Amino acid sequence: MKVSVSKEDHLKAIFHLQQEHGTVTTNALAASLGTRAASVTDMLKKLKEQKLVNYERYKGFKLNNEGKKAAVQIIRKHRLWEYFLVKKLQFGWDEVHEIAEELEHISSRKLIDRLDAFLGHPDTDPHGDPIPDSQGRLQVRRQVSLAELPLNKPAQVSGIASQTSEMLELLQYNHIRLGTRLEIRKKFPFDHSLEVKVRNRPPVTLSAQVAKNVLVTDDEPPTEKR
Amino acid sequence: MKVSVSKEDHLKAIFHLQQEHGTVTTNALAASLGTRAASVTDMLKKLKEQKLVNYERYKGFKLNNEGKKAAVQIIRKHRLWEYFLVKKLQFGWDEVHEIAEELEHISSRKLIDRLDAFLGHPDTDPHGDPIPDSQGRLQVRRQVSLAELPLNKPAQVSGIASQTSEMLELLQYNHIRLGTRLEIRKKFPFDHSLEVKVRNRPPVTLSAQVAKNVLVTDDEPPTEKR
DNA sequence: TTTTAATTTTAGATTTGTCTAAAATTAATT
DNA sequence: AATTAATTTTAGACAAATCTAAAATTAAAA
Ligand SMILES: [Mn+2]
Ligand SMILES: [Mn+2]
Ligand SMILES: [Mn+2]
Ligand SMILES: [Mn+2]
Repeated sequence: MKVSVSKEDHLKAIFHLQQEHGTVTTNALAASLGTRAASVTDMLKKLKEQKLVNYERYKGFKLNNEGKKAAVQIIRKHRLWEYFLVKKLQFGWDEVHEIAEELEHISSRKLIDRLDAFLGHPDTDPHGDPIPDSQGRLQVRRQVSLAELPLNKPAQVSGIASQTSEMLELLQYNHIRLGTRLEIRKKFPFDHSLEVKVRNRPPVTLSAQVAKNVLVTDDEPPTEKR
Repeated sequence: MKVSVSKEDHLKAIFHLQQEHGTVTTNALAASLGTRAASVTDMLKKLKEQKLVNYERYKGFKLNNEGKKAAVQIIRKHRLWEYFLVKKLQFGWDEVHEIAEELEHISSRKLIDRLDAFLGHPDTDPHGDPIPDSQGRLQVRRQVSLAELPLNKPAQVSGIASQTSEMLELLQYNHIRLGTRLEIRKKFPFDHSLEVKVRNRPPVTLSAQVAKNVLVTDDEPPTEKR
């Protein structure tokens, strides 16, 4: 049986959801895909049949090893294409997601390995997310949300949790990009907003909602070559 | 109504067929797509509904202006991606067709215009076929089949009519590529095979079937920059 | 100009992916 | 523990793209 575009999108979404919550629920997956619970149930039966997912009705579900492998390959393609679009075709980091959502379904394995080599084996995508290598190994990151960063502790932006283009546009406007070095100057308990200082720039204020979605590491470059 | 992948493949195939025969027949299209006549009829009704094709039942059909415009855009994408695969990712010209068959359906207009610029606005693809420009203008070529080339007249390979990978592999083996300068040394009336001479190489013999599918121009580069 | 052959279309099925509404199950509250 | 609420699944429907087999139409041959 074939793994269609829709199945690939389901696998990828399950993978991301189970990263956070271990096991995934029908409603959560439907929400994440912009579809309905009934449709998710239908699809799960097919994915179970194909032995990509462990699923018992009413009990929630998660990818098995095969499913995880498949999902990681799709994520690899998504992120490599995003990198290509930004680095080679001059797209902004807030414009690439939709296009990669289509490109990730191109099937040729050789294509993606050649693309990887052409790009110099990058290890993070334009949003700071790690790119799985050709064996599907995905490096783990130790990063915290900016909301949890202690006052005056230098850190470096290494990822963005909520990657809507509205969010990315807001960050762009405030000159916060991947790799930006910053520290928190002040925390306002009233609304949990923060004043953040970037070198050579006037301080900017970020809402708690924004801060929660900016991920930082202890001032260390997020990209190290292999 | 949406233009699906399958509809795009139909439009493209109709375009190519009508180049040759003016009007297209149900069976011809089915053969060209590896599908059945009944399926073609079904699809034609949808394409007519969408006003992309002029179709009266039992009378044959052809693309109207809208349909032609759509088809040319798909061809543009197909050929630009082929160029990218060969020139940037080091694929052989006989390996790229299947992959481009998928890539041509990626929808972003901005992507394809950026890709075009990134590649330096090439005007022919790796098989010598012209790449439509961003306005959809497609240059016409004056080329003849190698089978019709007069004896001892220098010419240059500018296109391949039958682009199966078997054909491309055979040409590769005989050191015949796009742009190769050659002339015919001898014609064998018995089977219409030809002896062809390429500079600095021993002469090679080509069957009539191959010769018919190798297109040449009067020894003039096929690619001229705009 | 009949008759026969080829082509094209219709009728009716099937598969895939989706939906809504109703039923079944599980979870949360009195 | 009984009732209510939320979640999940099933039942039944629909659109898209395909198929086979039969009917309609057109073209070719006798
Ligand atoms: Mn996708
Ligand atoms: Mn990304
Ligand atoms: Mn295609
Ligand atoms: Mn080509």
